[in-house]
Amino acid sequence: MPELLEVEAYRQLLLPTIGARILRVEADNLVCSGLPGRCPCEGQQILGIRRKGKLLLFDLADHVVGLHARMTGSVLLDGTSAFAKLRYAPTVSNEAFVRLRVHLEDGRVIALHDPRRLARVTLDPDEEALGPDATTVTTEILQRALEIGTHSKVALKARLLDQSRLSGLGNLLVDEICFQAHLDPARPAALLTDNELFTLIAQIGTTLRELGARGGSDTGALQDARHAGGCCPNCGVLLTRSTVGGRTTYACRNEQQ
DNA sequence: CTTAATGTTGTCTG
DNA sequence: CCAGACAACATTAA
Repeated sequence: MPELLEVEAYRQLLLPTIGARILRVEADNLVCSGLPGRCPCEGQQILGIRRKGKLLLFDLADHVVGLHARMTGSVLLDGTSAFAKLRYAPTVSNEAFVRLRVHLEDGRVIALHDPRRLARVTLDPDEEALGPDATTVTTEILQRALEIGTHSKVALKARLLDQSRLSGLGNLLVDEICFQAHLDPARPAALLTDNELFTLIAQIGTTLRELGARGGSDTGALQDARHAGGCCPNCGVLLTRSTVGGRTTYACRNEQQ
């Protein structure tokens, strides 16, 4: 589920735990196989909680612990979901799907709920492998991410989803951004004009702000039409459904060029 | 019953 | 070397 907006909600939920000391960690051995045999977290104080793209980062004295929720992970603090404020609410949070429990000395518990066990916890993740966070996008960053001015034929959507170029945007956010910017997600990214680049960069900011305020990545204008037979919320024509950058893509052939 | 799902990674192929 | 296609991960909802 989580894209940048959801992961930021996890971070906000957990910010009050900064300063607390970790007492004990119960870890699923698949989700947490990125931690070495003996967890180096117990006894450590949480010094900071950061986010880069979709990666949540916990600063400890000697290590950084990375938590990536992938498709189905969600974070809870004392049983409260960060989604309390978001529209998306995972199906009844089930005890059996809690893959990680971090017990703090003060009695609070940070938990990771992940039915599909796709989430991953890693020790000292390579933060440099991720491109700049999408909330910090600038013209220069976007020009580089899209390889403007080269002969690359890679689709705009594929570039925007490429976490090593720009991090944090997922399938729903990218479709919404392209829709609002009137850009065809399948177009070669390198061929965008200066004006289109300007529109795109403004739209990334607008979409992140609006959907963030509204309650998450699934609150875009396109969301309710993201199914076979769905129609454009603006002009009413049948949306096209295709695969771009390996992901299911909905777009309006009328309004997006 | 079948299909697709807000993500990443590895493998294979052209 | 690059891009695209596909599977795998494990479960649910339509």
